[in-house]
Amino acid sequence: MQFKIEKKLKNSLGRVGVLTTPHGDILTPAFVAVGTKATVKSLNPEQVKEAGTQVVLGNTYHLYLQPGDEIVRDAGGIGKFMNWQGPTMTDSGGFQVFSLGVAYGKDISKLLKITDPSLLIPERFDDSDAPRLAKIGQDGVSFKSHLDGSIHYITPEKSIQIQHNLGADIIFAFDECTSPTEDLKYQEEALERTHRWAERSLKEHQKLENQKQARSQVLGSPGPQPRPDHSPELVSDFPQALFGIVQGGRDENLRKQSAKFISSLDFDGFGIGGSFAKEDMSTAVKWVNEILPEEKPRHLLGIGEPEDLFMGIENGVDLFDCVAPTRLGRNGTIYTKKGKIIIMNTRYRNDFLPIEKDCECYTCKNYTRAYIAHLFHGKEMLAGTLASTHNLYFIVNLVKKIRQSILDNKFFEFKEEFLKEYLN
RNA sequence: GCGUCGGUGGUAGAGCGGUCAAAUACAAGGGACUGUAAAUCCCUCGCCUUCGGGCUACGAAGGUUCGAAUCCUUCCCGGCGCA
Repeated sequence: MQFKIEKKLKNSLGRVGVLTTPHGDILTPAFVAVGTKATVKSLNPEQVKEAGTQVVLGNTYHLYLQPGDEIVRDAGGIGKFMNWQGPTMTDSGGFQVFSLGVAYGKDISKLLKITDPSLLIPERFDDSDAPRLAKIGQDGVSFKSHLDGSIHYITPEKSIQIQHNLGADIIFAFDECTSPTEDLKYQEEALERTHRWAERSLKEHQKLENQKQARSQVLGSPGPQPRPDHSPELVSDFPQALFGIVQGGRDENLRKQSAKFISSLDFDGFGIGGSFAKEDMSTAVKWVNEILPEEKPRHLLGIGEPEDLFMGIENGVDLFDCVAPTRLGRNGTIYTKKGKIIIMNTRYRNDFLPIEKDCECYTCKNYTRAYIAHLFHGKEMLAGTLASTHNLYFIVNLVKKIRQSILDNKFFEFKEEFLKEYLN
């Protein structure tokens, strides 16, 4: 993997670049489509590509449970398995430490709506007996499968091994995504853990990369090779890049400490993870990116509302991923330049205009709001597909436009113009 | 015509003397969703309200009762059976 910065945004951390992977280039900043279980929900790869997507992100925990990382390996890696020909990434399962852990069964999301920390404290009350599917252990996390209840212990080494089997171009260190409701003391402990896990992830990755190299010297050039032991199947032997993950919650010291520590390790790039109140996000990203080495790519994990994309890019983020376009799409919320709309609302039932008249996505070129509203009311499968198609196109292309605006020296004008209309 | 069963909120359908403005589901209206436990979840859903409550309601009209969607009488409407 190679990263080249083409242009920098004046008086800020922002930049435009090209990230070269074994499966193609990613023009950054870029929005990564989330395809947790080796599928971008409700879309086929052609639709994902037509939306302008350059790279897809799968999930270690989910693919390990189903269908199993060895199946994906034998299929030739996640890209081949799901018929996505471009670059791929996998998340490490660190997010599931959060979503299946403290957040399980609760109304806690990755982002917090309130800024007042005193309001957070009740959440920390004795919840040790609260049901959760992820529990942090000595040197890893035990997960109780949400599919069949079976117990699985994931260590940093295990996560990396799984990700090597999944074979994405870019993989992530195993981390602990903490809850935004955790107090400082807990954030410190968790950060210490994430740092130890980062070292172990890196070590395991280097070991496996070395083995891979040795293997490809025997077999010839890198790429899918026949497996001597599973004869007709293929193994992905492309070199993989490992990104370390910066955590630290909303605390400045912890964030900076984490950025320093993680950047001291030999990662190929970085993820910025964890939780913040929305208002704190830009400062947290800035603290971190001022410290991370400029020449390596940075991925802001799980972030993706339009206003966040501008913020992230301005503060030096190169990659974003977010479930929002597809989840909102499936649930009937659709992005427009004037803000999000809920397509099931009464007023769209007889609205025979496209979602956006000047949108070039497949949905807008071919269908009306009334039709999409009808599909949602009728619980038709196509509803989620058409809405996700538009949403993914909207977000992916917003990032593309932001990239272009930097190249054209018009970033700040574009940002102001867009957000003024979008946020009303 | 006789017999019989039934008529409950937008719909289906519980309730069968008080705790019933009436279960539940659907429909309807609104909302949420940021490294996917999610084609999911939450709220509202007779009328009025100073959110304490007030008013009108279970085909219609009478009646019994402290009290009726629930019991009785008649009428209207529908299903089924027999003529």
